[in-house]
Amino acid sequence: MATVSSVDLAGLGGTTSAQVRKDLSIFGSFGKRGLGYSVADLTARLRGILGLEHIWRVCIAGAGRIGSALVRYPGFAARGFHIAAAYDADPERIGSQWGELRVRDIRELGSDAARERFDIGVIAVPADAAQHVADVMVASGISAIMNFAPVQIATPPQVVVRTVNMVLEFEALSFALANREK
Amino acid sequence: MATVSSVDLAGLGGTTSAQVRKDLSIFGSFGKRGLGYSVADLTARLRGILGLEHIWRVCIAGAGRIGSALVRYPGFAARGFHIAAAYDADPERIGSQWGELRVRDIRELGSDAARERFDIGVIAVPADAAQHVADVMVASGISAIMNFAPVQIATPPQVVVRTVNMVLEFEALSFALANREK
DNA sequence: TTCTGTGAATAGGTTCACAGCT
DNA sequence: AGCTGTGAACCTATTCACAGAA
Repeated sequence: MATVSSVDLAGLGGTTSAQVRKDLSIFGSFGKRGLGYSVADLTARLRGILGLEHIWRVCIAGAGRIGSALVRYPGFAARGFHIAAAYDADPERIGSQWGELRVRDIRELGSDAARERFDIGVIAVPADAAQHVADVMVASGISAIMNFAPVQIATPPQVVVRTVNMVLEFEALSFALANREK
Repeated sequence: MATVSSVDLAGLGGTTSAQVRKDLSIFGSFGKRGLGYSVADLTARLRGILGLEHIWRVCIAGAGRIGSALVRYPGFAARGFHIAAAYDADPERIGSQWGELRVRDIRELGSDAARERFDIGVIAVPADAAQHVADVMVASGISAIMNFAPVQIATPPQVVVRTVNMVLEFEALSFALANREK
């Protein structure tokens, strides 16, 4: 039976073995002392904890580069994230084919969401439109938002928002470069 | 004179006023009591601290969707990140024009880096090639790496690495959705 | 009076280290 | 012997709260 120890996992994840054990112990005792964790068992349990046996319906607002990258990234669909719809405000883009998806008018997002029950909304629109899109998503019942716009988004507390800001990531590198000792 | 208070900044950044003041106080006393922070002064000082008055030379390994998104994102160049070169291993892509950039053969990255003094290397190649690309970057003197490949990268301690893993971000949303109380 | 800057108190997270199961 | 699970120790980050400058 294939097993991994917390030391192995720490190496893969770039952390420490104590950290791995503590983190896993929050959810239960998955390992065997003297042996480690069964890969198959641990994988299954983590999928359960992370909610990955469920297929989540994702809608993307903004049919630009970011949305495009997500749609074409294979690991994405493989992990249970199904991109159900894409929207844009630009008439040039609306109606264009995106793989199997047809880009829809962003004004349809609200009514579609109520009907198609999207679980996750992706905001990939310019910063000045981000809050409005978020409001529409929240109003139509979406309770998890992935935000790629470089602004802070206000939502009711029951809505989960994660913001990814590429420029901020690079600025962190810039900071490290500027402040490293030579 | 335009000023902002720590309360204003906390609202913009999604944090608390005490947090803002503590963070800023690490680098000095930029504000005026009873008034707040001068926007112009604070901006200038933060640019200095973050190293943003310097223009950083960025090279991208992997001329796919991610690199493309970075090249075309306007806020990127505006913040002092100049994309100096892009590389790929695919003969189909090598030589193709990417705005003003011509995609180069990734085997030239090592020798180019020594000559063109790249500050930041972006890894946007498949997971199985990421470590090799990182090794080449490190060997040629690049000391800051932005990693978009879904793997942990090993580097010497003086090299700064930031990893952005889109799938992981979505899995965090999945976790939140799966574990929210109904 | 407003709002910063900062010690003190508190909370949160990580590491240590070891008992105990396999 | 090997490796987990976990209390205790430790360390770091956030929040509180207030003196003092504008």
